[in-house]
Amino acid sequence: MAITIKDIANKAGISAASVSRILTNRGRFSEATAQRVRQLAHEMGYYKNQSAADLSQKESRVIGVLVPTTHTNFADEIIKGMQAKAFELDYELLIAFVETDSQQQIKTVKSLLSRQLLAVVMLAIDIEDPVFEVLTKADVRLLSVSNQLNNVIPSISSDNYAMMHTIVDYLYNHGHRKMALIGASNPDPIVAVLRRKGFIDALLDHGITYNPEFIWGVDNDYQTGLDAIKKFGAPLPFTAAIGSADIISIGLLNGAKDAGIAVPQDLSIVTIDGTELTQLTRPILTAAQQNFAQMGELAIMALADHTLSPHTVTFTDITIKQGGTVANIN
Amino acid sequence: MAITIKDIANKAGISAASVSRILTNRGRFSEATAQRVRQLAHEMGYYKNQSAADLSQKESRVIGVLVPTTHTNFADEIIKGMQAKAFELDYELLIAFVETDSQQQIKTVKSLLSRQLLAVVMLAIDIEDPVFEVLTKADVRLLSVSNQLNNVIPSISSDNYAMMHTIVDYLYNHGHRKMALIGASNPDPIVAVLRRKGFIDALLDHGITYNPEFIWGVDNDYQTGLDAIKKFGAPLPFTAAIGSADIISIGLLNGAKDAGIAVPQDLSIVTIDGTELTQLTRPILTAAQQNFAQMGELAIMALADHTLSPHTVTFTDITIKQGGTVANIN
DNA sequence: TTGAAAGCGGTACCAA
DNA sequence: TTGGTACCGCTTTCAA
Repeated sequence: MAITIKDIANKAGISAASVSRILTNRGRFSEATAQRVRQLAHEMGYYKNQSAADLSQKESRVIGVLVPTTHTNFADEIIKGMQAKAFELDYELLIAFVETDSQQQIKTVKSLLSRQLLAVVMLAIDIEDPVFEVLTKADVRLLSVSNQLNNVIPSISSDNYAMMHTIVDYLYNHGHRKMALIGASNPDPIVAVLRRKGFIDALLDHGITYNPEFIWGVDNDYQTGLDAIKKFGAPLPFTAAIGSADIISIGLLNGAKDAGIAVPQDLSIVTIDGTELTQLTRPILTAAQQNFAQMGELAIMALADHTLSPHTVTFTDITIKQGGTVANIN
Repeated sequence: MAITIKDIANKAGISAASVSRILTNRGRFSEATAQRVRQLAHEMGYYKNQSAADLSQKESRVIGVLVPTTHTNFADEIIKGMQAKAFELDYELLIAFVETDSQQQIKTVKSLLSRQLLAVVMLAIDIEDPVFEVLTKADVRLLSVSNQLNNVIPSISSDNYAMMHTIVDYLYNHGHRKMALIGASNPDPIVAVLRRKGFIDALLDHGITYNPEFIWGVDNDYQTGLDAIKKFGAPLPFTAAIGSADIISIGLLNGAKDAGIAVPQDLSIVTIDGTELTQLTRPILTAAQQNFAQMGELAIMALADHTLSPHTVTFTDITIKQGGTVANIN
């Protein structure tokens, strides 16, 4: 049996209530006894039984985080941001990875919900995911990070629509007129919809009518990048491609290499995300870098503030981070 | 206030005890009432208060997992393995990321220890890490995964010593006589010690006296790989290099590319780990692939079995996964 | 098969 | 500043 507050109380010759007050730093007590109690707690190797504490308190300081295993890449960065702020503001993170297997997903989420949580932060969870329904039915505060959702759930993410303008402008200024968007053709996710719309509108702003064929690729993975090159073949019918995730862009890059297409001379690439992965390629990927750490920090702050309304949408910065995959073809 | 077992009991006109028995599937009850209760629980959106359950039970089914943020790469794969087995055997994982900042580390670990845990699984935590002391002092079962430790803590990992023989033999059979080991020079970690020793002994087995200069590089990161190439310069004094982690090997590969050294013609590379990262390079990295998923599964099984003695050391498979970074120079 | 009641370890209110 | 005490929600023993 582990050491309890009572054990300490006995040894110190005071009541459990006092020990509790001292160790939680709440209410009044004399510094003298406090010293003794803290010393004893340390000596006896006491660890608070958080379950008991949770049970007797109404407000929890635990924030659940749902991470799909398919997106662990940037999720890591968001989690780091959340960790830092959580540490600072004294919240605890309960991280749960969810697989694509929906049965397992639901079980995992249910066990999450069995803890009293302040809120659940969903990383890159979409309306179509089976867990989504479970979450909305349950009586928890929700927050979507990195993914804009409907206006029933507040979200923190990049402004995906505006981001596409930034990217298209950047490419346009480098002389590109024929551009492809790879990996955002999945019809459902709002993010994909926004990116497609942003892409099309941005092209129109420059008087370019978009070619529907150049919006291609459904899945958010490496293979999509490889396949895109295979599909269009050399010479490519466009001069620049926007990869909808770093891993897709790496696929594009390697696919181009395999097909003898030179990057950036024959193909310029801008990747969306800009995680550490982009540094590992040759050339280094030019990226529309999302500020994932900031998303994580804002998520914790928003939850701490209690100021989230269902339709709160918070946007974080995006910046073009120059690499070596965009050629100036003016 | 959330729905409790009592609410259900009231509505069903039975006692809380019965509801508990039914929902946990313990003890005896009639199938008829069980049906009603389950239905009611579902309708009312009931979620068990796990804190209360934990408090009243002695044995916990929660396994804490400590993941250093610096090693998230293969950690992901271990976690997936653990998740799968945990799901199967009905355990819950409580994942905590620990940063390099030791103050934060300790706080995180303490909050982990404040939950009643069945055990704590340490991924790639070393004896030198400040958390290690906290963990060993606390009254929890410990298990180290991916890292062999002393024989006070049981561990599940690859056989790092034998692995080096496999790699050296592989390179030897491809005609290599001058080999370097990059990124395993950190004096402390047992893994690094074993790899160095394995490397040296394996060379000796082939009658090769090792060159101390060729064991180089302390940190487990990308920069170490880049720096290694810079340090030795072109032409390299060895024909093959073993990268002590995928990210190091990618550094080697890119460093070589930057220096005009052709891989594998002028430099062969074998990487240790073989995570998904190895598939993203050109050429694809030849790897001594560790079976991380297996480590994760075994970890859960070992904890479930209760058969771990302090000096249990379990080894998982390693296999050479052929890529395109090793040339045959016979 | 079901119910009453004690208790898990803390917290917080109220009284001393 | 301290202590007594009634909970928090669930599990479990024992009795009905």
